[in-house]
Amino acid sequence: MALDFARMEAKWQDAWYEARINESDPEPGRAKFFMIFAYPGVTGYLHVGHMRGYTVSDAIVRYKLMTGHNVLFPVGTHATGNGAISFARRVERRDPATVDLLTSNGCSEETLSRLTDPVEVVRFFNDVYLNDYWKRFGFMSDWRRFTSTINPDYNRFIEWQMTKLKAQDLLIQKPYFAPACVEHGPVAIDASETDILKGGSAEVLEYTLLKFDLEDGRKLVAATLRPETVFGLTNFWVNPEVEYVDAKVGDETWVVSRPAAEKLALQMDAVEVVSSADGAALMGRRCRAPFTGKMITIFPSVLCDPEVGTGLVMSVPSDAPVDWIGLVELRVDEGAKERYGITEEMIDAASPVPIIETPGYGPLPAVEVTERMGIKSLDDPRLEEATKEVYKTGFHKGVMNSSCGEFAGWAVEQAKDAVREQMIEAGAAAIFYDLSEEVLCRCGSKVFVKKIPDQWFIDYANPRLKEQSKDHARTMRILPREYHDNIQNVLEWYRERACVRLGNWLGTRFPFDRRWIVEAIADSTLYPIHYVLAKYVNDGSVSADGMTEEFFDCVLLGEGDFDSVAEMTGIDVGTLEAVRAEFEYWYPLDINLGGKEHMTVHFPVFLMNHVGLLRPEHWPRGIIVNWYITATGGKISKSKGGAQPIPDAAERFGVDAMRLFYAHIASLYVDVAWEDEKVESYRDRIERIWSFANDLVEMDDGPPADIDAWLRARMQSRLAQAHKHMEQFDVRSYANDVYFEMSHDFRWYLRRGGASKECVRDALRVWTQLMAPVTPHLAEEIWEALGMPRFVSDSQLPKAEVSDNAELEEAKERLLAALMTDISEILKVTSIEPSRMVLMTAPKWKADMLGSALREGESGADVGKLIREAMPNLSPEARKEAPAFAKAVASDVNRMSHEERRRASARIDELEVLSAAACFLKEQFGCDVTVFSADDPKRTDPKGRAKQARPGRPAVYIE
RNA sequence: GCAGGGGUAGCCAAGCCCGGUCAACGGCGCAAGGCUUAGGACCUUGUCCAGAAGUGGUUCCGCGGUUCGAAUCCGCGCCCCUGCACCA
Repeated sequence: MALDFARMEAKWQDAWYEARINESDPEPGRAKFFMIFAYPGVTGYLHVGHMRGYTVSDAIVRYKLMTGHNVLFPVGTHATGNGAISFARRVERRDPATVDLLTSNGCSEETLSRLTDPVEVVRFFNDVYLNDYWKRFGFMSDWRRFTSTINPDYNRFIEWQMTKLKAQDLLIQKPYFAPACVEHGPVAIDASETDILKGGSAEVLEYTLLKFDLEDGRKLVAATLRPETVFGLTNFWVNPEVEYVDAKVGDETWVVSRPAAEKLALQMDAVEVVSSADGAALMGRRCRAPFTGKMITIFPSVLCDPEVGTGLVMSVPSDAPVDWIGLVELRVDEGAKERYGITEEMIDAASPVPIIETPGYGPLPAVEVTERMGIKSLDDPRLEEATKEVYKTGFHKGVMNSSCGEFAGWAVEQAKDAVREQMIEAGAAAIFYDLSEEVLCRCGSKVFVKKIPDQWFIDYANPRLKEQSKDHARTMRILPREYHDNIQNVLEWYRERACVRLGNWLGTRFPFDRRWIVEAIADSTLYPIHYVLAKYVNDGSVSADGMTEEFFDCVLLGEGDFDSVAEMTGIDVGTLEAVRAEFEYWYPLDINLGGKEHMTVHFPVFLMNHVGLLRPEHWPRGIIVNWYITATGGKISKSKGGAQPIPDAAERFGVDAMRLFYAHIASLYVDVAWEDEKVESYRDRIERIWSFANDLVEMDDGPPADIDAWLRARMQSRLAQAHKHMEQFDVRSYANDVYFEMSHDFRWYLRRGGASKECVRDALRVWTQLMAPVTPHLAEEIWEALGMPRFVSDSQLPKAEVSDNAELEEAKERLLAALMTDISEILKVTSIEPSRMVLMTAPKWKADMLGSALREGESGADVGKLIREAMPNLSPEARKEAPAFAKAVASDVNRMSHEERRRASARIDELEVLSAAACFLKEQFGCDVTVFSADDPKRTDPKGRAKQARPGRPAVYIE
């Protein structure tokens, strides 16, 4: 009977949502479980990788639902930012890839024409996520609570959040340096290049500008990343072929390249270009270095790029390979020397000065490295590599030497900041930000780093907030464990974070200055709350207009009285009471699950905003981080393609197969490559279970047997394990037991002659229930075949009842299985075709001795004592064996772990068990099987195997 | 730069926090047997090496250490990877 997955999925989803088992309202007194996954940003279609975390969330939620919890599992979308805007722009200009993407996903021309509006884009994808992804996967989500961050009610919520942050003194203003287009304001620089045409991998570099005094009072301004190397300055580099400018900066005149002057003007007040300055005219002149006051000479270098830094470079040949090779080349460049009046003496005076002791190098690492690599020319591409090598070791491991004044003996890393601070304080230096490579805005113009003088920040550096958050995080359920520990460091490292931005973005206007839009991370920190509110907004009982500060203060903080708030907001008292009660019921959030990209961004601010604004009893209780599903060649990427559309995959593999894949393929905390064959093999597994379950349902009833008790016992211990795994959110182990181990249990039962229909049905019912969290559609189908009413999805999983008797039943089958393994081993090694098999169970005195050794417990068994105890009652033959056996038992027992002791303690009558199983063994091995006790005089034992018998390990004789 | 993760048998991947149940879960692949007209599917068994008796040997990146005992703990080394820095 083949499974029609699509039909089965639709059938059950319709039925669940029709019966509204996915909806949840407060039930005072009943335990609740509130879980969300981090809502996705609206930037286009999602791919199969995204469904991993969502599916695991749903499995957890479904399990909670089946263990008595009132479950809240709402979903929404994060539309803040420019994702939808840039998508709409691509549609507008008929970008072929975008149009193709849409039409191949079944989007009509009419819809396409609507999607030039960003708000329509959000609306469109909200539907796609909801219907094609989450409902298509059968999630137990309360759809009435759907929300999106550009809804007016959500805007009110964020305004309130910002208001409260300000009231808590957690909003501060200070200057900020951000990449920006002159035309379009701030842009985001990221690898997916949503804002930009070019330069996604650029970084903002923090240069130190050092001012070198010329005799005429002007200042040559060099940009460096290594200000601490001022001690090793020997000369200055200026490009004679470049036009420089004199620029007035405050009351100083700086010489920099023209592009640098333009960039400086974006970052400093009152920068004014007054005249052009000729680079060539500076050659051979002298300038005074900042800090050390050393006089150095200006040399020509065509390597000074006017677009990089200030276009002027200071020279530290001891530690900068480029500077060293520059000097080497200059020395032999007669033309240049003559043209610019550079003398040998000048070059001699620029000899490298050792300043940093670098482990593994002599005093002049740059000289050493270039010589070792055989670099002789500035054209040598390996110069970059050489520079990296010297900088890396020098910066991280180097120590300033004795020529560095008060900094002698300092680690370079520390000296850098200290030297810079001192120079800035002395007016000899300034900070300058620049991009590491060219970045172009979508409009085509260049992006620069621009000073934003009045940027707003959320003050995550606030010590009280930080400490409270760290303390609370320690008490939270955070998985994986590594992140539970690491989040302490992340919180510690958190600083102020820009929380609003200028420019054309979707989002909430900043209540204290409407020009700004609340930034995308800052508006998604408290949002689990909004799912509670959204139910009332979506059903019309609360309108966005009514969501004033008083409203939120009232329902979320318990402030104000209902009557006056009702009057102010126009929301009736009953509704206000209900909203507050509902918030109090569901909050705090139990689990927030999200991808690993959230570890250093969303999760910390999610936590800190809760701690900063809400009462402690509402702080979140748990975080689960999921790693990614990757494409075989690397990351699945929307921009780079290769992403399999979710509905297509669902059609091809079946939703349950995908759900099982996500749940079982690996722990949540590793990346896993998506492979079609893997998913197919899970689909096969589902089909196999389906057909097996059908066989079980339809099997003929047979007589009761001993093995029935085993199957019942087995189900109970499986159930116990399953609960244990799920309580720890270990979905992978849970799935492993349910989908792989448990089918073996049923097979073993049948193989051992089990035939009780009632017993099988009881067990199958439990098995089906255990499948429901991960593969709910399959489970419902089996549930129905079992003739069970309603849904397995809202049935209650029984608690496990593991009795001592159940332990014994399991121990019996364990004995048999172990014995069969031993027999197989013997057969394999000896290649005997068995015709007769004699099994001899350990004599009673051995079992007694093991028992008494086990009773000694953790303290350890004593060989002498075991022997003394046993001797009086032993037969003469046994007396001969006893000492050796006692020794073996003592050493075995003393090495056993808890679990082993527990198992070994199960006292079963082996003779009886094996006698009852003789028939079965005969069938299995196709030979005659007889069973004796090892001390039975009637036994057949030509090879004298009997004395090998140990409890749990009967002696075997085969011929 | 800041903060982290990892290297396990042919492949994927558990185990590592809490050392002994570990030749190391499970899956895939492969092999043998069963079932079947045949093939597929399915079931059972096996899959580091040796072995005519249930055993022994050698393994969990490398080296060293702690321990009666280490895949698991500690140190050093080699190699690989991730997240973040107003994309979300």
